[in-house]
Amino acid sequence: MKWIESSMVEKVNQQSKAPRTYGQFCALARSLDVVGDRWVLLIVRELLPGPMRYSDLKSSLAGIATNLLASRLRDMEANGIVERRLEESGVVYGLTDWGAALREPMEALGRWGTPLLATGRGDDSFQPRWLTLALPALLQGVAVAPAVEVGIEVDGFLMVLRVDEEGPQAFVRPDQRPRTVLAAAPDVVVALAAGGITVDQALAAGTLEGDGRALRRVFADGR
Amino acid sequence: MKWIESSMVEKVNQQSKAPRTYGQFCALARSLDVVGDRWVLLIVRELLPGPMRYSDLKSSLAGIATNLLASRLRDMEANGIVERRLEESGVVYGLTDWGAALREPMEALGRWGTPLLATGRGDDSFQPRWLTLALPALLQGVAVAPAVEVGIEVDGFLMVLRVDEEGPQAFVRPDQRPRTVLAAAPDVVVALAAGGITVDQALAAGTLEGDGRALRRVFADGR
DNA sequence: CCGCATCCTCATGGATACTG
DNA sequence: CAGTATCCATGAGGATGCGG
Repeated sequence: MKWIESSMVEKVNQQSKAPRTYGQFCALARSLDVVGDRWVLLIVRELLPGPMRYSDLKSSLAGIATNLLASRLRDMEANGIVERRLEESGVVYGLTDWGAALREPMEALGRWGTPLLATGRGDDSFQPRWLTLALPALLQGVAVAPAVEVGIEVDGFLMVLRVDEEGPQAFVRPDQRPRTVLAAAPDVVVALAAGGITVDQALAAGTLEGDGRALRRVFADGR
Repeated sequence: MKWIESSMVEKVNQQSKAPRTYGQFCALARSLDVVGDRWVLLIVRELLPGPMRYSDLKSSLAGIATNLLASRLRDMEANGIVERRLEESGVVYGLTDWGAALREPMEALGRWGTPLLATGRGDDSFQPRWLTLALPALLQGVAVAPAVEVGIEVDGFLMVLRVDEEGPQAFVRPDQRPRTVLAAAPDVVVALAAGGITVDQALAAGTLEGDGRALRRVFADGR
């Protein structure tokens, strides 16, 4: 019988290399086996507003090594939380339904960690699209009728925050520019949503286009 | 939510060694800077039912290296999520209020990962006290009046599941043994709470002491 | 025993260079 | 653009030691 080649052995060993697992019969532990690795939840956060390409992921996630991003995307695909799709524009990565369902625990964890933002931005990196996760998370439980739509513009990036009787939602690429748009710095928007400052203080610190009544309905009346 | 809690912010900032941080102005990323390291959330899970000693933590968390546990507890104390207390019985580690507030994101993540339990226990480790996190998480939204208390006994460990109009809660060390106690294997209890099996199927698979009506009010009527 | 600290090994993460 | 390949630094896991 012929001895197998060393290259095959390496491959086999790579494949059979058991991934590091907690080995616990616990939903939390098994979740962490899937999403507990470094960068994984941040990749999910990037993809929540919609599919992205590899290079866009890499530039949004300042500091991630390219091999690590590739490795994570492979693992996440194998675990069923992202899908690699080949579209006309090229390769895009999008969340599966199960992956998108991570929004709830991620919102909860973001709410928990909001006090950590009190130290300010410093020279941390920031992407406006992250606010599409943060704003609905911070406004959980807020409901208004009839529905209100306000634009939030940060660093020239426009998103729409909509609150109806169901609760808050945030979108990118709105069909049309809302009548009321608040343009402000990231920390101002976050402090407003977290209830740390009032609408009037936010208006003084930022710029507003349209009237502030819609803002008050979302950030003041609703709570 | 409270916006600025300067004491906790100072604690977080006074970490001695420069920790590996994502460097992002995002509540989720900053949360992961604090609780994203391996074992951290599992240590929190252990401490949620109540303070524990070092050696009990170590034996509950099969596979954690002793130096790692010590290091994590130091970091978690510096980050303001655990407190090291010296009691008559010795050194105990307990959660701060902020640390205990991790229950919500952890419940959400556990709910997300519950499908991962479908493969069964295998030879994974298991601690009955983990169910005090899982059961209320899986029964979220369930409310009954008047209140029901049922005992859940797994591996000889008895806990009490109480559901009232506020929602579900689970305790250890009950004042008195509930009139109805379900003794069953971990997977049976989980499947019951997750809605994968009915009360009658669970009763067939496990043993019941008392009548099943209380169980049905929690696991059937409530949903 | 309990509560760690030290030492060692190897897997994982991070930075950079390179390629189809 | 979408990744590999490579090398080095760091972190995790396991055994052992050690003072209280």
